[in-house]
Amino acid sequence: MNFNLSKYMCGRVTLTKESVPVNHRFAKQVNEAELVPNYNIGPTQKVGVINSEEPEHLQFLSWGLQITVNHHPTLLLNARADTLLERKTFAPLLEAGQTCFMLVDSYYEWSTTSKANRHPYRILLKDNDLFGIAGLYKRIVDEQTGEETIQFTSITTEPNPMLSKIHDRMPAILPIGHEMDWLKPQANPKDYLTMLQPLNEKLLQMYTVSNEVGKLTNNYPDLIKPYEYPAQPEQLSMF
DNA sequence: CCAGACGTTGTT
DNA sequence: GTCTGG
DNA sequence: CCAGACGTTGTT
DNA sequence: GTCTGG
Repeated sequence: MNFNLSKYMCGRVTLTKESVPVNHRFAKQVNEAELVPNYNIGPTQKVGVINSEEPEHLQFLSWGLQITVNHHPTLLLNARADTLLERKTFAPLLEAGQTCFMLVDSYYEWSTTSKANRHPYRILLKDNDLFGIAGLYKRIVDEQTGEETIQFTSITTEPNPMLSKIHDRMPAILPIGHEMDWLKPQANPKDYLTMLQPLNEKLLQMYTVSNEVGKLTNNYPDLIKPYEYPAQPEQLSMF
């Protein structure tokens, strides 16, 4: 079996808020973290994460868990929810309660259902609120310096009907309002998996955005604006 | 995830 | 086409 | 015991 | 680090 390691879903997110109301469930974490609105966060970049060790703090961690595959260092951005307990890399983390979630207010997805109309979409809650994407984290100690860092990967699951129109996976968005349950120790590792269901599409909205978002160095408010693409005729495979 | 590169040796 | 870097 | 692996998505 | 295969 050949694996292509360079392709992932759920590889871009945003955290555009500077603050939230004081009675918001994430008020403590967000309002103490001195947020800088970010419209284009990608792999290896710092993303706001809350983990089971310090659920009261929003930390900014580099996105990706590094492992070695075929002698090559490989960055894992995503872990599949359905095989978490079968994977040597992920099962020990789940069993040890090394759970976390990315705190974001949208993610980008490039539609793959049509070659002619391959555009980036922005997906967010209908009420534009913050949400959590489930993940697993790992402490890494540098042998030389003794320096300790935290790496993490986000979790993907089956798409709901709305998102299945553009992609065959979606991020494991934690149940709205119950995000902290993901950080609590579970009696059985399997109990974690029940929290990794596709989020109901009724809570979500999506729209196409400019392909300027593809370039990771672009980062400005216009990236999250709706952008209409002229309809392209599908390529016919015959004639 | 997309964008962008895609090569080696020796010398500074 | 396929890998690397961000 | 040691050696070697350890992973996901998209496209066809 | 930890598991699997030999």
